[in-house]
Amino acid sequence: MEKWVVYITQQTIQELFNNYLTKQPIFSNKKTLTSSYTPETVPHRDKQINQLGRILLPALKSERPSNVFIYGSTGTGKTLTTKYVLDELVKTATQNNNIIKTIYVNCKMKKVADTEYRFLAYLAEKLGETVPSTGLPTDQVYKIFFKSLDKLEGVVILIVDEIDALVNKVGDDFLYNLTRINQDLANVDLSVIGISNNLSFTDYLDARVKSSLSEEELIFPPYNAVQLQEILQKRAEIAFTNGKINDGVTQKCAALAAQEHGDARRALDLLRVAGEVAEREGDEEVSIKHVDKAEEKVDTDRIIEVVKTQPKQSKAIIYALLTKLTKENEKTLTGDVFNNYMTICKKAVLKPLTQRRVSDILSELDMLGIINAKVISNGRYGRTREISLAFSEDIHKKIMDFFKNEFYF
DNA sequence: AGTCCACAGGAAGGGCAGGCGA
DNA sequence: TCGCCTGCCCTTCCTGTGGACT
Repeated sequence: MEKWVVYITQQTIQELFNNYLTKQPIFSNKKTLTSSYTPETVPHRDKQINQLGRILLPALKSERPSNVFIYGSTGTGKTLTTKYVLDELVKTATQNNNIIKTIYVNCKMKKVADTEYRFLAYLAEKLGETVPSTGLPTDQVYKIFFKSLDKLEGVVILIVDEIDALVNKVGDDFLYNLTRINQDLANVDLSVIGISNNLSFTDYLDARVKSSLSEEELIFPPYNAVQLQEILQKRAEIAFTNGKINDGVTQKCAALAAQEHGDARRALDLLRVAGEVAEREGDEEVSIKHVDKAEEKVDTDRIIEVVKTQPKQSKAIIYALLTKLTKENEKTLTGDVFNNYMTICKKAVLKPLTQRRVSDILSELDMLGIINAKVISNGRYGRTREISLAFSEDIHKKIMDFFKNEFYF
């Protein structure tokens, strides 16, 4: 970052821009390092591709395939594999004049699956209907979805990604309806593929839902460091200009990601950001030192982005936490945070929330990975949450700088 | 063994905004 | 316009609880 400033002062901005344009770029195709990119092959997932393909075979004869449930931690290729298999399936079907339609829903996306209403509305919209964001009775939205679904022909495969997020929010009733919908459909066969990061997710499901949803189950194990390295190597060959990436860079990214449950997405992020860091610092090639910086930057950016996008009240609570906790391993309790928050509200002329609500917001911040909160009992001195910050002093300082403009008093 | 603290967290519902059909 | 329905954010009221203290 500092080097960047020096760079500008040493040459004119014109020179900088021209330099950037004339220099051989580090990236030749950066898109291939983002999670939205679908590669032509999915390495190290042959077994799963095969299994899923076999399960979905009946669709090619216009018969309903079994519902499938797919488990695996983040970045184990669940979504990628599913999309890949379905793409191929649809291709084959089209060649043989069969109709297979797929609908993909990611429940982690905001405004898609906060409620059953939203979820159904999103599905209906995917089928070309327009549904208002609020206002209709839920069963009417269900009817709209049902009708537009039944207008189709052949097999429809619905992929519900991060299904655990949706069920946690709205319960499993809708899944029951969804898996039973076939009884009423005249023209279409619907089958559901549920994808979850949470391995013990089905334990919480109603037995009826569980049996109908997981007619078939697939498990995606994490990638090991060697597999990750191969994946990165292949992508790096397309993403970077020849010779612009030093030996050991992909290995280092793979090793770092393998430490965190073999997350390929993280490995790709690290590699991409390492390239960006090298580019920004004006270096010719990506080296291991850039990976180290990338690792720091990926974490920092994520936390700061989350903090910035919080509503005012949550920001005030985070501010209360930051003024209470300045060092990495310091701890505080819900009551102390609340008192501090009340003081801040007074100074900032903000209507304070109740302790109950603050308690909920603290849980949300815990889920977002901004804080670590653990319920502890201090015996006679009550039961409470012990809260510590989930980031370094460096990030603490950056967030405080940001808050200077937010809470000026 | 019983008490008691400081909350956690469930349940119910209020109030608002957005939207529908009659 | 009105009655009704939704989501969302919040409050109020409440019960539950682990373990130090008596």
